[in-house]
Amino acid sequence: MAVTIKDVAKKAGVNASTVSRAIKDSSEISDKTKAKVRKAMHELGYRRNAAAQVLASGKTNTIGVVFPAVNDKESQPFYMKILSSINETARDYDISVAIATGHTVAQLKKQVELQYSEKRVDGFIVLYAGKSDPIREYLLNNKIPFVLVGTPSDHKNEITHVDNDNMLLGREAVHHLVDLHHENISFVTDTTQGEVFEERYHGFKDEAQRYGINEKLLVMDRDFSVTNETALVVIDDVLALKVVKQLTSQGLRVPEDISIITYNNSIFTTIIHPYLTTFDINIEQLGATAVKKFLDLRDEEEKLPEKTIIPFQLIERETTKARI
Amino acid sequence: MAVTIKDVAKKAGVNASTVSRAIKDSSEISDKTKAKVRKAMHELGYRRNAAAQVLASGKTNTIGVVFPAVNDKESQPFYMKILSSINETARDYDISVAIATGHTVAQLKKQVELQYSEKRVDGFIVLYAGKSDPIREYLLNNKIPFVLVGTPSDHKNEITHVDNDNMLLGREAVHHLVDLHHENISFVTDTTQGEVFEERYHGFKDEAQRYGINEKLLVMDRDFSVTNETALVVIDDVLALKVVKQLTSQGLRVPEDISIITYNNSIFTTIIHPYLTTFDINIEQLGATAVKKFLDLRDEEEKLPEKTIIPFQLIERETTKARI
DNA sequence: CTGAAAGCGCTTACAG
DNA sequence: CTGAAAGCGCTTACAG
Repeated sequence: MAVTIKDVAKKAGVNASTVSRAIKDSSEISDKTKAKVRKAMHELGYRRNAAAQVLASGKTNTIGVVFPAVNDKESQPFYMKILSSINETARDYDISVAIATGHTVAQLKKQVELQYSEKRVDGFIVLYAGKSDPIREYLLNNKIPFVLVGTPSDHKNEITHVDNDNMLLGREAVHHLVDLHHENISFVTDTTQGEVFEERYHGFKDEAQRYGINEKLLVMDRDFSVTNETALVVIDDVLALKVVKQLTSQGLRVPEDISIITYNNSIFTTIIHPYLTTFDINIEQLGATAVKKFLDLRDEEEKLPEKTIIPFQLIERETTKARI
Repeated sequence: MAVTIKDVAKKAGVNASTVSRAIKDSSEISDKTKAKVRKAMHELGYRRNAAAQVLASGKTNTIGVVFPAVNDKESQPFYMKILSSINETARDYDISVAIATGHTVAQLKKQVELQYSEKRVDGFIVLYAGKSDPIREYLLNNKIPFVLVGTPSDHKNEITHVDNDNMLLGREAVHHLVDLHHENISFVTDTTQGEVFEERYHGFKDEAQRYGINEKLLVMDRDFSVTNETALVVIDDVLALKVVKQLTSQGLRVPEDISIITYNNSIFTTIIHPYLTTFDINIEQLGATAVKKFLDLRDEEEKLPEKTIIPFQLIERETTKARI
């Protein structure tokens, strides 16, 4: 059988409770005893039994990661990347990760409820925002600790969340383009829903007006085309790829005739030339911060909800160019 | 506090052990008693405590999913998709999923070892093949149950694995192209490593020779170009995208001048036109089957290793056309 | 078909 | 600073 705390205790000549305390490096235990215990653990190759620890302590030390209930999550590199980041950060804190996925919100909610009620997780990191999500409601109503990656459209003040500053992201795109002497800039999107669109576009518009620049909102469709724009801000990488393709087939050269700047710095930016100039949103840090905030929330009584802003960087590649 | 098996027992007027048996629908228990127990469970809103069950039964009922120790896993939609499929299939069997990720093989191996030795998982599903992987060695040496998605290059006979028939995939591409009257076909790849390349190319070559078709192997690089080919088989979607781009910029039209057929049917096939003709490899079924095979392996004594072949489908889109 | 009891491997007041 | 004991919520031989 596997070696237990009792075996270690016997070998070290102490009580099992002492071993338990020594393992968690309790300040109650003398250094001498700790050393003895550590030696015994080592010699026997002791490994804790996770289930026993959970049962006795009441803490699961695992976080549930909730993916959106849509099929297109597979296509967005964001999710796999943040999952890795969450998992690796969690491991550093000796925390495990469980996942909740589903094709429908109902399925997903069921899995979330089950994970919590069967005491498999201490709480959740939710990887999507959007409006009035039943799962968020459930978590909120039951006072289950969770942190959201993104910006919720409601209950902003009650939800600990971590996100980029999307408004600033909108501003900075304009700022960069203005630096390159562009004066006719449109914002291109394929959706007008959601906080991401709203904030990026808001920032874009605001900054454009501040500079006295011509700006428009273009919604991508089959017969998308531009008029007198010399630069475009595109809401994400995938759409930017389509935009480049469309413009190219209309005889416009990117970036010679028109500059493009976009967001996320996903794999899509560097599959085919011209490689896209884009803002990197630091997914790794989003994930790592979400874990830390979650642990704060779980461990501190009366911890107030807070928003954490993760910085971004402009990655200049081949789709932006100064006007002469 | 949460309601336990004891509370249910009291309410139903039976012993806790009876409740335990009733819950797992043991044939030892009378239907009448089961009904009583179920009623009590329902009224009290009983939920099992996962940790207690694990500790008492010795089964964790969770599978560890091992991702490759590379950074580019984020860019391949395959991983997120198969993870969802594994998670959703597992849930149907009342099984949880844990994940193991890492930037280096050492990190990854450490997490795998920890998960197993701390009894967090019953075994693993490994999402990559490749040659002589230390993690695979570890699992094999310690007789830890695992199934591999893909085809290992060694120990084939000792490892339960699930994969597509890559050789057949190579053949079928040629077959389809020959049906479209193509007679000069090359195979395009960016790597000559790994079972996937070897088998797809092997099948391709074999079938081309069988038909007496001109065939060549082209390795993609900066100055990639074709000579007299009228059709190309490209090893995966992402590379196909690059190939299309390259050919287009050389003045060749796809599919009018040259047909392209590729593999995987990932998101990359339908971002920009021409949409790629591709083989769908049924990732959902790969994942679901991996879970089922894992459970067989875990539960049946002396279960022999086996390979399961998952079927594929040709998805005709815009990059293939008959020669006139 | 059901019950009583021991046990899974930890943690944590309580006592000293 | 350390030990003895109870307990976390299940499962599972054993007995009847």
